[in-house]
Amino acid sequence: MNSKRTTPTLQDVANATSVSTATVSRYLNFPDQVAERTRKKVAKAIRDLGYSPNFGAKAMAARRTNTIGAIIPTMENAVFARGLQAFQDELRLHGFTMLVASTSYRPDIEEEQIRTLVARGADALLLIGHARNPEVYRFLKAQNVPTLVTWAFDAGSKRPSVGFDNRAAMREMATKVIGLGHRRLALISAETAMNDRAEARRVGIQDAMATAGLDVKDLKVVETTYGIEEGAAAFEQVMTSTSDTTAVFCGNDVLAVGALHRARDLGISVPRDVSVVGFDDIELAQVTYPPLTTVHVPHREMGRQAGLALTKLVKDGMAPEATELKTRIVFRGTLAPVNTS
Amino acid sequence: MNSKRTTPTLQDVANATSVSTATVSRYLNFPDQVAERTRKKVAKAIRDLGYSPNFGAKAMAARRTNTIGAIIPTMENAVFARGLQAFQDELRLHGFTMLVASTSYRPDIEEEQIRTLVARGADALLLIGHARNPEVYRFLKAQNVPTLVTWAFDAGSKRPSVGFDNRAAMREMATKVIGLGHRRLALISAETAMNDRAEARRVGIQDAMATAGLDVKDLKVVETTYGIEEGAAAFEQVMTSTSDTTAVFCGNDVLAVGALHRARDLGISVPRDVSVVGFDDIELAQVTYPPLTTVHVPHREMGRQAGLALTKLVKDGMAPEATELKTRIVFRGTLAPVNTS
DNA sequence: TTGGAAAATGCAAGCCTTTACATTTTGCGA
DNA sequence: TCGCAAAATGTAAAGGCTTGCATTTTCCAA
Repeated sequence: MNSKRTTPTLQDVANATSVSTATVSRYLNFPDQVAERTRKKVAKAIRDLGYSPNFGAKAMAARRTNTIGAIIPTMENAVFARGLQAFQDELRLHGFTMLVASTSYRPDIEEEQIRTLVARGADALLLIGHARNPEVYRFLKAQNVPTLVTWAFDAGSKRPSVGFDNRAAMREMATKVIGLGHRRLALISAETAMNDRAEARRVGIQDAMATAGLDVKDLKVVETTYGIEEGAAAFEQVMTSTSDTTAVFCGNDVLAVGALHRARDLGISVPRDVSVVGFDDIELAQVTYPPLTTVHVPHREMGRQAGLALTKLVKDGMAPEATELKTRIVFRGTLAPVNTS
Repeated sequence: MNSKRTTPTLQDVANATSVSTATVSRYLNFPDQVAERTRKKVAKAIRDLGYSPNFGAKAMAARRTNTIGAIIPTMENAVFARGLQAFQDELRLHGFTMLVASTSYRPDIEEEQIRTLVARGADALLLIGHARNPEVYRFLKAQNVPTLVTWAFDAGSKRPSVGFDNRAAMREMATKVIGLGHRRLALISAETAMNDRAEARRVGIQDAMATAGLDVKDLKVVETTYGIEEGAAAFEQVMTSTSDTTAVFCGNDVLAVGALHRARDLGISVPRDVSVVGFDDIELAQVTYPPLTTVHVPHREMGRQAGLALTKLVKDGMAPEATELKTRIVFRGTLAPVNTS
């Protein structure tokens, strides 16, 4: 009969049922507002026609997509993969879907991705860290897309965030390290350009140094991109350019693993000759030899809470309160008192 | 001035520019059809207003979302994270965005997620492995959503896929291992329920055993869920329940890392007392001690090619041809000839 | 100059749902 | 049986973009 085979619409269902589109729509969204008899008829028609609501039309009419975007540096970094997974699980629980984009730590790509996800109908956005071109925040505001910052917590910021205090966490670690007698310190840092977390971690160490009466300038800092091999190279650079370093902080566990590996190759014993500490506490940290002393960050919990906060925000328009998560130091085998022999 | 703060629309941009909405739309979608002068004006207005196209309206008018869904077991598994990242990067190059869902290796959740992503307007879907309820494939067909299977390659299947031959890869590894004199073999396998890859890898070992005249039944198999700790426990189980095992295959590198770790704790020397081999070749494999001998899988390349195939499919309706990627064995330190002493 | 093709722009009809508001039907106490 | 509130359903107006077709502008050869 109908020669042009086109996918059935609400209208088709309505016609087939001798009912209005409004009723079919209500059947779909608020079934209990529809009489039993009608419900049956509509259900049948939908089944017979193989009807499925058109997403675009639905999104347009409802002004909502039930989709939340997440923009992270890269999924290859286990900490983000972990957080994102937990985030996604939480969203699913509340009927939301996750749109993902990654930036490779590049601000320009991040900006592009923010615009892309907004254009793709994200009802809200998850972002990592606060540092960002103000224009981006203006855009987000103009678009009326609520945003949650995570992986960082800044009591001073007005933007809602779920995260932890990178600076304080590293300060605590540094205090321990210094307490063990270490005076000649080095840091293998992730790149700090547009990465407020890496920056904060460095400052945390310097806080502790200052408190201990050390000269902040004496912290030997090497910046490097993310990766095991990069960490290894940076470690070698630190050890060859300074002769008296006794403790090496690493901006994250992956760098630390690289450092540990290179130390072995170089015949440097950890922790006897030099102590090494990481940050994040990914699985990896438990299976290095010796196991890595590091700062434990509750990545999953962070992702979960971010998911919860964002769904609440979208559903009830409830602005989430800033949530600070606690980190803690996990002592394993790579940190020891300075070797005075 | 304008008291009702509402997000700007195409119309607003058109008004601000004294141009028609059609022109603005063309500026957005086919910039070279718009005169230079006009382009400048429109660009400015868009920036000033913070305009971003409304997704629902766009999807509805264009009958396309430019969104592609990916459904994987979990992002916490580095191999998927890696592949997904490459997939995403490729999609971005072609103007597509990625929708992600994960299944925790559960078929029921996978089915739910497939329906969710289709309902969310995914133009196409990326799926892992072939094994799947036939009804799902029927649904996908009815909804007219093209699908690409990856992480597995099966010449016999009609479904387009970009992947590698799990069975042949493991067979090759097993052949090497047996060639080194190993006769008492064990496998720590990922769970095989609904996981055709894990299954194929086991069969690959048994192929090699059969060829070498070994009894396929003699392969000691322990199935376990994913995780370092799980791999460790499985290894212990293998070593305590059999006394003569000289080579332990692991379904993936993470399990192998666990095994290696437990071996150390148990005072078992690898590879002197027992050889251990993995599968995947994730970063981790290079920094264990000894470094892990494993099957290298080109995860990134796979993700990239999958992205390419899928964008082509959606853009030009070109059904992708099945693509087989090559794996190769990476010899490092955990495989040695059987110890005959 | 001028005519005409090509380039640029405009017009307006969809695309498919949701939802405020209006209308009809139902159910039940009096 | 009537009247009325509640329940069910209908009407029709958005909602913002794309695109086929129509119109205007630009450009260039003659």
